[in-house]
Amino acid sequence: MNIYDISKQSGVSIATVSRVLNNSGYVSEKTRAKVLKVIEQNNYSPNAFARGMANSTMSTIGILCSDAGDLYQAQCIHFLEPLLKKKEFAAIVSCTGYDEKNQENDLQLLLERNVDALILIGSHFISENPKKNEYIVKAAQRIPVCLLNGFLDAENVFCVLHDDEEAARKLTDLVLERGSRAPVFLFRHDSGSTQRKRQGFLDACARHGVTGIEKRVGGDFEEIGRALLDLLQEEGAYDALVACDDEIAVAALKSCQKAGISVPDEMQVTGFNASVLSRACSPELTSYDNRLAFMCEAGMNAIMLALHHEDYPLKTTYNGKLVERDSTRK
Amino acid sequence: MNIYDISKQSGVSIATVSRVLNNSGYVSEKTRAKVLKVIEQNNYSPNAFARGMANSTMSTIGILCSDAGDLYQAQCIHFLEPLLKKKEFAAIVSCTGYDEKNQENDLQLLLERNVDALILIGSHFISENPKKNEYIVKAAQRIPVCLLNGFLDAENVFCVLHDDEEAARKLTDLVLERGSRAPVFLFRHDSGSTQRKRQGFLDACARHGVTGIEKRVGGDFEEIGRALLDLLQEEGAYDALVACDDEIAVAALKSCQKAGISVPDEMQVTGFNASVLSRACSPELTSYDNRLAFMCEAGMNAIMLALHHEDYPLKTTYNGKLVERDSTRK
DNA sequence: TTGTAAGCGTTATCAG
DNA sequence: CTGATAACGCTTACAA
Repeated sequence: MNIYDISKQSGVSIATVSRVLNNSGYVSEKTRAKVLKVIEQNNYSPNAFARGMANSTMSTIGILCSDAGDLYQAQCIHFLEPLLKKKEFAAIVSCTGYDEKNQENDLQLLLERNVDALILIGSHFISENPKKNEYIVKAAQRIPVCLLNGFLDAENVFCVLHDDEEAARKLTDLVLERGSRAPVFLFRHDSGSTQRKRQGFLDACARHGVTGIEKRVGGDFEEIGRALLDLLQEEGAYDALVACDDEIAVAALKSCQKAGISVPDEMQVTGFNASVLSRACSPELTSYDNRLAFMCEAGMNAIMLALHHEDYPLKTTYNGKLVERDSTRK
Repeated sequence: MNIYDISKQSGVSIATVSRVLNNSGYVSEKTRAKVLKVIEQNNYSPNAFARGMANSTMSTIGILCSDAGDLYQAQCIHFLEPLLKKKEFAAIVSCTGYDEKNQENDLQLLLERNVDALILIGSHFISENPKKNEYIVKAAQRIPVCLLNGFLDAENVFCVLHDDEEAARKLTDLVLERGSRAPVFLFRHDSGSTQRKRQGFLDACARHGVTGIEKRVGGDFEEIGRALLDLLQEEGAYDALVACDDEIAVAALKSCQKAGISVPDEMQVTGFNASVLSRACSPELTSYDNRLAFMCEAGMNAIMLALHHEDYPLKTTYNGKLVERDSTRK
């Protein structure tokens, strides 16, 4: 069943059928009704590929993420897709993992599918080394690119960033104000977001005249736990753990429990993202709500405006809010 | 840049370029090299829409989920997408929410985009009322449909199911063997999976000669918590909570703590899915690992074989494994 | 081994 | 208001 069949059955030309289909041009109410009826009867829907070809778009957006199973990224997809759908776009999701080669390759695959725009979730796609970001800059020469919580200064690359630096500063301020004197910054990957958080952490430390140290903890939940247990046992001097995400923070929390260190009395712990994880543990985590829903909406707006060649700032930073719970002192 | 440009530049016909592009038909090594060079130089890649039109496929799979932010579903996407990509398929993800109308509508949208197959995550898409599943049966008349952890007996619908009934039975057996006499089955939505779990729960109860009751707890983390607190306070008689997923179980755990009921001594609690949540709480949850990675792989295989018109069972059930941790007695 | 040409199902221009 | 028809960029008989 194609447009010719419909045109024959309704006794009009395919041009008219097309007009009805797209609400374009002038069609008398009478013929419109006639055509619609035939369309209905056959529940015909136009071939998407042919349409894509004629319009040179299929209204799809590529969403690139390193790991769709990650709470943070999964939330983003969860917020983004319905927003896109409302604008008649479909979301092609691609999970790259953390390997740079895959990231570039997967992006290329999306381009080859002629997506209308790209959304990259997280700062893992951006490297310190500008050379390595070149492929993103190039992609942006073809279609709008949106970075959610990542930053790259280039034409047609729209960045929406949560103010991670301020967030980390506030969290660190909190634990310091509540008496900590030897805080540790815990991170996993050294992404842009991590760097901003580190900066905020160090700022707060400097401001309070304490020396914060940092510790990288890698791998899965288990491994993080082990690394932290090592940290805690190697020296009893630390009294606060400022983690880059809730998962690390929870692992930290549990390591404290194992090591017989009470939270928050002997050790304050803070997370990031205010995810369901921060509610699952005991004591519940003081964390930072980075308002992913807002971020996704802003990113989607940027993309939509860019697609209509309207103006939008290349960089938007917004702030989240501190969620104080029971892993920090009162 | 299109196939004509390439053909001109390399002094061959478009047919030959196409052959090179697709490794089809006979092309002399010499011309192949020549063409490839031109392709390379222009880093040309064929127009996906035109290809789609000529082949009547763009190698895309539609993934339908109710909520991509849900841990379970996010994990599925995380496992599925890379598998599909390896087979040269792209994944169009659509999040329907829990409203039936949307579910059907979103599925229709995917069909209109000419996806080659559909994967539905979770049992929320299947209704008790066969009428309401009609749209899935119809979809399956056009393309293969795979249900991950959902069941529908219809042509071309491939179901991969974790044996939730056995799982629930084992979890319930465990708490009963460890001394519980008044267990409660906690669920959220009344999906197929829930029903199978309930069956397992009731089975185990019957076998042990105890009467299990069930309780529906709705909404988000907070609400679940409140509902459970009510349950616990209304009557002190219960001594085990068998929850349909880890989130409910964690909420239950915390409600116990709030109510001053010790876990597992006074109250045993079990979860489902062995997600990161089950590790985050204290005590860590006894839960059931439903091997999502395996399920996704099986589902993908079903789809791939169906696409090649090869045979695959319409229903596959596999079992997971019990993960005993600290929310049940020893 | 290569080329010609038909066909895929739309949209959009231009004439009526 | 409606209809012919070119164009979109590819694949694939069929011919050479």
